[in-house]
Amino acid sequence: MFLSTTINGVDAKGRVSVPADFRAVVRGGPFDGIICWPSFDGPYLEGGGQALLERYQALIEEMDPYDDARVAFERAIFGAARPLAFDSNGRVTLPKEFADHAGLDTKATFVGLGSRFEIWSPERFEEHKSSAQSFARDNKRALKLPPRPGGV
Amino acid sequence: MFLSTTINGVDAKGRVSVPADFRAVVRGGPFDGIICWPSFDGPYLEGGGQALLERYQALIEEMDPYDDARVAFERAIFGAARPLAFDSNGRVTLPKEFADHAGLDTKATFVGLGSRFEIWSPERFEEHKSSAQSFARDNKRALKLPPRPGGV
DNA sequence: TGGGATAACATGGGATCAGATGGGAAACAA
DNA sequence: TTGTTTCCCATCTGATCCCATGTTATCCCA
Repeated sequence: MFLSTTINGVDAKGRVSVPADFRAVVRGGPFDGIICWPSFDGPYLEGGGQALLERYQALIEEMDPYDDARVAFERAIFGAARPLAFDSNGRVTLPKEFADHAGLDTKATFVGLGSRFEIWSPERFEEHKSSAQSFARDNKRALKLPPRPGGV
Repeated sequence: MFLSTTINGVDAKGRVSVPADFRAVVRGGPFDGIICWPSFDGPYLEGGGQALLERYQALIEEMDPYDDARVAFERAIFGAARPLAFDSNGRVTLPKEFADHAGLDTKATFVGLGSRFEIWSPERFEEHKSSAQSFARDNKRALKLPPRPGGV
């Protein structure tokens, strides 16, 4: 599971270290790296392992072949996604379009979201974080844990 | 089940012993440690075993992928959560942001809550405890036993 | 029931290792 | 050739591991 938030540096070559915990999640998969695309929902990147893309593919294939939404999702996700391979130190090189879309300059914030993650510019993420927290606080009742006898 | 309240010391490296009873709860699980995150609801940490996070993940994955509430919860919980592994003596190292959020300096109060637990600064917990007790007294009728098939 | 022995737990410090980062050389494309 | 990309090595910092020690709770036996 992708967890926690990490800020890593982006060097002059556009390289950024993927947090070691994130690398551990995709380790052993078919592709030694991550798959990223610019979010169509905001100025950040989305990413995950190859398994994530395969799950999205399964979701999309349940839609009608010429459903407008299907075509839009296909273009926005599969059309925009690129595999980013790890170098021997666990870094990836961000394509310039990706860095531009997310406003990544010298620092990048990796945000783990369970089955996937996001990459933000640290400044932009700070702005969004507080609103996400207050939204979560106001809506916490929507997240009900079913009681399990015995706990844990 | 996480039970009872324990105060343990936090050393100069930010390490704190997890109460032995709490360690026994997560022993045998997939990850030898606990998973904690700063509560979005107050100046304390929430935590549990990996099983707890997986229950949250299952809940969240029932929501649509780009539902605003889903993304807010993902960022507030998974984005903030970190796995804290036990060292050979059953201690974990608190990340600095965590200690800051909860105001943990030299002592930490572990509060067992059944399926999860909280970590407080002892002073803040004392203040909170009295108000929590009066809140519980005022709302005691909200604690309902679910009907159990077959009676008892 | 009291006291001593023993084991479990909590704590402190030092050494070692992994991760993040910067720079340069080699391979490749224009 | 020139610029770009990929690969590899060096370094630094911080986290993790390991050993030593004190303290408390538990157990056993007198």
